Amino acid sequence: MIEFAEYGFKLASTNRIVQAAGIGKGMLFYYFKNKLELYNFLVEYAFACLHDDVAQMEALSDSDMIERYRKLNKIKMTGYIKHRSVYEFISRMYLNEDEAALSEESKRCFSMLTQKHAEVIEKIYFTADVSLFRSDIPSDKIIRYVRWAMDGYTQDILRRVRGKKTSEIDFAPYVEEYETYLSDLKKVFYKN
Amino acid sequence: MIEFAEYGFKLASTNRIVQAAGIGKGMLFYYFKNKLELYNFLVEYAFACLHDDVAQMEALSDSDMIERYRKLNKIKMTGYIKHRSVYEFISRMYLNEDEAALSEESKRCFSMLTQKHAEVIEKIYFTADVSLFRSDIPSDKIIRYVRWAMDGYTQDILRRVRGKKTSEIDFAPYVEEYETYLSDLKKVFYKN
DNA sequence: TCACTATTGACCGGCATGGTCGAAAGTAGT
DNA sequence: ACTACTTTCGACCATGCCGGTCAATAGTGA
Repeated sequence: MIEFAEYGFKLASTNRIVQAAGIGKGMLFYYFKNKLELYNFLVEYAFACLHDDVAQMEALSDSDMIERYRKLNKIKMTGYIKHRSVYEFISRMYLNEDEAALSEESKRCFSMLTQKHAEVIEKIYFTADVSLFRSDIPSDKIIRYVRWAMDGYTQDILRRVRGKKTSEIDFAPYVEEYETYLSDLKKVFYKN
Repeated sequence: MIEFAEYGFKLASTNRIVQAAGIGKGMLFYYFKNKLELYNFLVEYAFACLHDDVAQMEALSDSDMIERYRKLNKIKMTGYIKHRSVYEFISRMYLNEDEAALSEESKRCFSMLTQKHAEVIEKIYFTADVSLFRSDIPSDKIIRYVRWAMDGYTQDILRRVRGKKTSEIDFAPYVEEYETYLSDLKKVFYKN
């Protein structure tokens, strides 16, 4: 997944894969008919990995948008840390959708995830309790400001932990910091 | 530059380059000794292209941070539209710094731009008139919120115009929309 | 000992690569 | 028209990596 995430299907090298995996070339083609079959296997495996995370996201039900966003981002971040390569592998799929001939099953997984993600995001907007928002700014813009702040913070964090090993990352301070941002956002965008 | 921006130095193909340029292969190696020399030429050319933009950025002097940010982003965006491939070419350099043996001159250009960009950003923070900010939120956090909003908006715009030809983009509505975001930010993060 | 599985890495044909070069076309002065 | 020179082309080359094969061997358990 690391190789495919970095190079995409076409430019990924099976030689590098077996080298990084520390196995002989033969093994790869003993267990997988060819490069594409390996890729399809990984796609399905990757989506299976995310199953639990997605289920958690779907279960979110707070009407307070910021509260819901906070939980969503928490799931995303811990998920990213837990299966970093899986996340990056799938992100890559969204960039070059058609560079590999995906199996039907893979396509199914892919479109299902896309749809679910859209649903989660949509639910956040549509079920947001806009009566909590200050009334002198359109609610859709407030939603956007919050999203930008959340995304920006997430990006900042990921930038800071890039290169570090998952095990040596201490998340406590980030979570704490995160809370202060959320309370700020409530302060400026909610009533009172 | 388009080819190098997309593939990086090593994976860029001189065959694709001459094909896209509509010239014979011989011409490329008639005017450039080899691939690397072409690359170094492009690096220096690219930085020369940005010279004016950078000068404009350095000239910004508003003490009102949002005002300054607005102008900075305006320069960035129009610059991106004017020399899209140049921007993407240079962005790529920051990703894979060492994949090509840059000439001394190229290295000099590269580090100078990096430094200047850092200076511009730093100046925004250090010379910001924090007395304009509301006092119940630390000023460094306000700066961050504004930055996230600005970056988020810029990203949204770029996502919307991706794929479009430069000539067929109408910027007026974006600029107008931009202004409303800025006034919102002032409303929520400035005093009163 | 045997039947079977797991594993290896040298090796294959094929393809794209960066780079070459002889030929031809273009240009300008006489 | 002839000449000297520059510009342009694309077929061609050696090389290296590609995905994939396979004969050989090591491991395993009855």
